Amino acid sequence: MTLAEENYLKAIYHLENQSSNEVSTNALAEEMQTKASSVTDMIKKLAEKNMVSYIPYQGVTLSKKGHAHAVKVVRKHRLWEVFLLEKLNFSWDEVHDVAEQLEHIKSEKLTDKLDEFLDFPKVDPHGDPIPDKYGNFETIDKTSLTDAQEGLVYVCVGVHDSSSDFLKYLDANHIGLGTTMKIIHKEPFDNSVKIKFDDVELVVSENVAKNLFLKTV
Amino acid sequence: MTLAEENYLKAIYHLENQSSNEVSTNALAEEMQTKASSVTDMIKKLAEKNMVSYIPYQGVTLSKKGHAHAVKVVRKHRLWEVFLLEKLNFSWDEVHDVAEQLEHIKSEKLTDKLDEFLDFPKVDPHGDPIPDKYGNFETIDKTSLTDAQEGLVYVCVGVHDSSSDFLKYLDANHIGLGTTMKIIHKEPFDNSVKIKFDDVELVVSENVAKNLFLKTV
DNA sequence: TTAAATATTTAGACAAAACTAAATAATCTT
DNA sequence: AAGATTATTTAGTTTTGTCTAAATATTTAA
Ligand SMILES: [Mn+2]
Ligand SMILES: [Mn+2]
Ligand SMILES: [Mn+2]
Ligand SMILES: [Mn+2]
Repeated sequence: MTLAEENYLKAIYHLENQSSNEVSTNALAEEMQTKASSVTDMIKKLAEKNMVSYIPYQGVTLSKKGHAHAVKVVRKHRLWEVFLLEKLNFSWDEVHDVAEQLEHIKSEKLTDKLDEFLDFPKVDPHGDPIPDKYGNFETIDKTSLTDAQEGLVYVCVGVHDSSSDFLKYLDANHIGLGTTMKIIHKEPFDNSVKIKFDDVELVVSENVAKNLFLKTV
Repeated sequence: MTLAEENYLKAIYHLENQSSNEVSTNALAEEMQTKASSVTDMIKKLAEKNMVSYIPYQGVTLSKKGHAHAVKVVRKHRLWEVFLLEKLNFSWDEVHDVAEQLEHIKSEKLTDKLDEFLDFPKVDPHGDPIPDKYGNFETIDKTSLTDAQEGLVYVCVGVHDSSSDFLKYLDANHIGLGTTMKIIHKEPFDNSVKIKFDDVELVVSENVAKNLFLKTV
């Protein structure tokens, strides 16, 4: 599997998780920041290698083999993110880009030793689950802040968008994994949400609310 | 700089260190395990980018820029080797191949944080010096075992060949960095050398002797 | 249920990095 | 100094992954 192929597998994996339908050529082009024609080319190649099943005009789905490979890449990505944060003192908004490179290093021994060195972490710095060496992981149950209920108390367990911009916004507002917050008010007009934590109130936009994952406490 | 370009720079760097003349196309082809014509193509590209200076039929030399870049790649390679050995418990014959991949990860912050995490090591697992973030390193003065003098006592400070086969041979014979040995006899017939360490005598071939670096103690 | 809009695929090109085979330059031999 | 040998470069392909433009299929809407 080349770097390009692995990136496609990972993108298909993420899109399948988001909607459970077949992944369309255009959705994949959008995710990969490339052109639809390039996607068609690559899909054919992946189908040739039995990593995906593909019917022209009907989108693509990962095969068992492709799924397993995608999970391995995701595992590496998230382990490296933990390494960068815990061992090298990167902040959670800096880890993703470097992990994008490190996830393609080919050495099962390296991956498994790294896992052990990090004490077999279960989640990455953004709250996403880390598959073990067999590809198994616990699904973390979480609700988006947009779906949270007024008056209840939640703890932040993850983020949907792990872009540097969003994470820096959260840092600036002192929100992070583990932050406990009460839902004060959900404004129907613009879907903004007023939350309270550490004795301060904060109104966040719908866009922010959509990207924050919570768990009832 | 692409991965391929970086590998060429590194190869030129190593060859320059070995002979101080310009690097010939064939020597580079041999080092890179590729064809001379491919080398010519790449050399032109590197010259275009001002990483080397190149006169057709006269070989190639690194420019200041090319040299600096090569040193950065070497720094990363050796830091990762230390990481794999010290933190992930790889053995010294396993680190090189993985470091060949890791050396191309692009993040100055990663490199410098890794350096700090490892406590600014001065040498890698094979006794080679590790450049600091400014590209400076101490040259370790060392003699090959073939040039050692009968009757004197030396300590092993490095290996020339860091192939897995050679390192495993050394492991099997309990020779490693820091091993102190006395030169018992140099056999002129086949240039083999009898050494003594840990109260045992061992005869090593010329091929082995050439690849062991020593320092007088 | 046709027409328009949208999505997808095909065709043809290109850049990177490799290769083989052929041409040419440099060096060694006598 | 000419001829032979060796080293290097050039020319022409190949593979991978991308692109634009054109063709075709699908979906939406009148
Ligand atoms: Mn990430
Ligand atoms: Mn993450
Ligand atoms: Mn090495
Ligand atoms: Mn080394």
